[in-house]
Amino acid sequence: MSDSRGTREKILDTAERIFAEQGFDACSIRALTSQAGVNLASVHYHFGSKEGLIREVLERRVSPVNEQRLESLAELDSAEPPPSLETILDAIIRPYLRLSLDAERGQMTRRLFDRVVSDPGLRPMIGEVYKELGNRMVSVFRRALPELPREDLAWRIHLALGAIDSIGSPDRLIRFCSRLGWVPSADEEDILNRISSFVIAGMTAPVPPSGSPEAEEAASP
Amino acid sequence: MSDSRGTREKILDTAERIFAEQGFDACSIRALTSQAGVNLASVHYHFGSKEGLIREVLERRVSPVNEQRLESLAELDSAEPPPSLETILDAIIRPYLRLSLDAERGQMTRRLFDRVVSDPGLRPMIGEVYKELGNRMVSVFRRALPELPREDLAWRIHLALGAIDSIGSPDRLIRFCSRLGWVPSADEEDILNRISSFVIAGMTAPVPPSGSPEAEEAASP
DNA sequence: ATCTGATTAAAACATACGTATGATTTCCTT
DNA sequence: AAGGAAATCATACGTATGTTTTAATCAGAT
Repeated sequence: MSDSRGTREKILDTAERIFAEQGFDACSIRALTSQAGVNLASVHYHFGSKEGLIREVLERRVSPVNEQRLESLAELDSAEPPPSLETILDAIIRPYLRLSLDAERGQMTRRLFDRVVSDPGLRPMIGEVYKELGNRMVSVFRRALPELPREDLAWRIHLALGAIDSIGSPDRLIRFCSRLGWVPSADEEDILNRISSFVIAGMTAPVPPSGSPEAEEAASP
Repeated sequence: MSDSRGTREKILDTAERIFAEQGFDACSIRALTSQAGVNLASVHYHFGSKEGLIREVLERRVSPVNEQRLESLAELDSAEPPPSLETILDAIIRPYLRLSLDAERGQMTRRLFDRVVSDPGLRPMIGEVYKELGNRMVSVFRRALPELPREDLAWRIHLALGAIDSIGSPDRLIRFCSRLGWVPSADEEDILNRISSFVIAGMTAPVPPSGSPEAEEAASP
């Protein structure tokens, strides 16, 4: 082979960049191969199809984060005594945050995550990992918050993940900071502390006195 | 005119549905006009281009929500004494939540919002409103949390909006609930209370004792 | 009834895309 | 050094897309 490994990785790197910048659809194989300096047909040769390429790009960056989360949470789930919220949130937040802060690929990886969760055609591709991850989260958080009613638990995990996903939109944070004449710190521990303390406060908030405790049972939205 | 108003609105309604279901790119003008029962060329006649159509679809559903938020926040910003966090969050959450709970168009409108914030090519299209909205939020929250350091304020608004955006992913909530043998309520006040109490707790959490209060000042991420 | 401007209809255009093919080169094994 | 597999290349194919054009149709004012 002349440069097989090189070509393959040139394609993956370039695809990752353009995918993150412009989305999967907007990136044509022609533009991709042109920018990567490889032949048009090599995508087909190495990945079978454009979807195959997308799959591998995601596999390379997105999957490891969730697998790392999964591994840590599995450990915590069988730890005795039950771990603290802080420990659990660390396991969830840190892998993504670390990747996100990587100077080289941080921004594009974040956008890649964004696209994965927002592209409806891609959901089934990663659904398996997220399903397992969701089960584990419920189990771990339930042990950490045993006295929280189940519906509140589900809601608060949901809201916590929403806040955590904010890592993926640093532009918004930067805008808020700049309005206040500030520039956000990029220190991993600092960011993790800020997110963690916000989420812990939210998850441990007193259960609001719902008007009629169990009276209403409406249909799902 | 034979049915001008009818054709225009048939296009808008059908486009909105397919856009929300499959995304802007995946919806071809041919599929759209075919399903709407109108002629292929009418999209160009009424909207000039596909992008013009997208613009109007968004204008019709997304803009009103943010304009309503903007209006309420402007009032609250000049209210004396400064309004409570609960009042502010109500102004931000309720317009979106109400639209989201609409039985007819809730789901598709949520997905439409999702797409707007995640599609990089669409950001400039709505940037103006979001910029104004951001300014107003900072101003209002600052009056409600006068003792919170500015960088913490920015972070917490950021995290609060992340949690609030969870409204847009009810599938995730439903999955968490079903794992716990529950079905989420769809009562507007109930949902608003849950989100609001989570966010209020997060925003009013004690400021974490940052290791070295002002020592580090890293670059932006 | 007729003219006029606005709308709809049908067809064609130009282009960009993902994919496939067959020849050619490169590299490793023998 | 030669043979053969692996990789790269230039090119073509078929299709789907957004857009444009030209003609037909309609409603209401004159």
